[in-house]
Amino acid sequence: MIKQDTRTRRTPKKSYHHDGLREAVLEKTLLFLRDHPVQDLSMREIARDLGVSHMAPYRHFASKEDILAALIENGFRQLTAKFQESDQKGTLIYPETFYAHVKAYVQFFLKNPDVARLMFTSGYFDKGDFTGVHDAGHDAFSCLTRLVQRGQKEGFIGETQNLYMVSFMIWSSVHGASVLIFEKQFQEIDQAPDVDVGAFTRFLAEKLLLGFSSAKSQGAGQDLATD
Amino acid sequence: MIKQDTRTRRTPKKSYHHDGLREAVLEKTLLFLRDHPVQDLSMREIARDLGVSHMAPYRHFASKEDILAALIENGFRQLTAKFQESDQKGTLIYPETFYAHVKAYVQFFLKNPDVARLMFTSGYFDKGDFTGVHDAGHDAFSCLTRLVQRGQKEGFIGETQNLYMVSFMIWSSVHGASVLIFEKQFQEIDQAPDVDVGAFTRFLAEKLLLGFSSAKSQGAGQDLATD
DNA sequence: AACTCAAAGTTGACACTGTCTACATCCGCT
DNA sequence: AGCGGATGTAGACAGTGTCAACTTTGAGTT
Repeated sequence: MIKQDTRTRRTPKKSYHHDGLREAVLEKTLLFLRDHPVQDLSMREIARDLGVSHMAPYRHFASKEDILAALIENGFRQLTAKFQESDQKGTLIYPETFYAHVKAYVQFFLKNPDVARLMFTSGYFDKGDFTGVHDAGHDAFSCLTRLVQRGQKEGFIGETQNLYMVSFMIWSSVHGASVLIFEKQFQEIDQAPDVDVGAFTRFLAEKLLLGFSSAKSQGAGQDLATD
Repeated sequence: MIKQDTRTRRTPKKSYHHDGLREAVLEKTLLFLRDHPVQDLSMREIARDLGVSHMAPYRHFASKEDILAALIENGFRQLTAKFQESDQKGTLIYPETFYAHVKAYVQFFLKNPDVARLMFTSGYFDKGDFTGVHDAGHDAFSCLTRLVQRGQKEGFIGETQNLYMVSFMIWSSVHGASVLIFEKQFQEIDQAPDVDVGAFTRFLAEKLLLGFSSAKSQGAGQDLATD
């Protein structure tokens, strides 16, 4: 964490160069998103807050969207790191490593709600530009499929079940829970007895694994979602 | 597009009053959102398309956000209706009624991706204004808890499990899946053999029910998400 | 049939936005 | 020393959401 604040120097010379503007912009943007919706984000306001002309940020980002894309890519990389972290805790085996992954995901959302909202809310990035975002997301998902494969080998997940379906369902469930929790929709039930985020997360992970432990139903039923 | 024909003067009162502007605005907005991200939405452009002055829509909506709120509320009401529909198909019993609900949810997302994205993506509506949106969302969730209660009575869901945790986990999973599917993240695995949206939806519903069928683990473990 | 008056639509203004273009300044390199 | 690319600035432009004051409309009441 290199925390070199150039603006609190002994001589606060209004220097032409900001020297670290790129990170400063990202930081300020994130700060702004803490208590404002993304659609209220203003490049000019960020620049103003940083004591810099309204066009200065454009030396580091092609557009406003590009800034958000950078934040999102960072987010996915952090998430991947968190996954790998819970893998390398060393002695963790199934089912604990599974729980650890789920916990990591939910915690990431709770600790970085603003980035998380961006990551899965965007809709900006369908166009195929922003390949960095796409790749980072793909990497994170790969952690999950590896986790499932390990679970299959260790006998906690039925081997006959489609690897991608299982992975995707886990991703879906944990993701959905995270989204609803940090979108404040969890409050609806939060006041019920014996219910809180921690307990629910554990409940979620256990039930998921339980559902996969038996390979009785194969999920090859008739089309359920087609018209 | 200009209909100045005197013979059609009866109904198409192309004059000062639009007479139905509110619905027209909602419709055009929805149409726009079909192929544009919400942040590109322009009130003035909508008004222009409708051949009306740029302030005319403001006679029917307090603000731009208000229009989106109206669409979202509509969405939740439609979703609730779809739930009730799959309940009143008559002879449906567990587990079919459960599958029907899951199917209804996913289908709703697939058929109304733009509204759905708005519904769960907004972040606008935390402030407590837009109570209409909040209430409509609550109603939809209630359908789910009733479904779970029925499942408990019919022996498909362990009765010792917390009603709200089960409901919330179902909501989370199905919601997460829907989000990821229509955010195009499903394509990642869509090309795997024997995997498509329909098959996956069924798989999801079956595994969920399977996880809940046994009440062995109670989900009262130690806090998994707190620091 | 004339009058009223709120609802519905219009026009013009204002402050603000993102981004284009041309220009100014800085700093590391030869 | 001075060149050149990287970085920051200033001004302009089209476009936005929304406020305020105006005009038109048409259904009811007299």
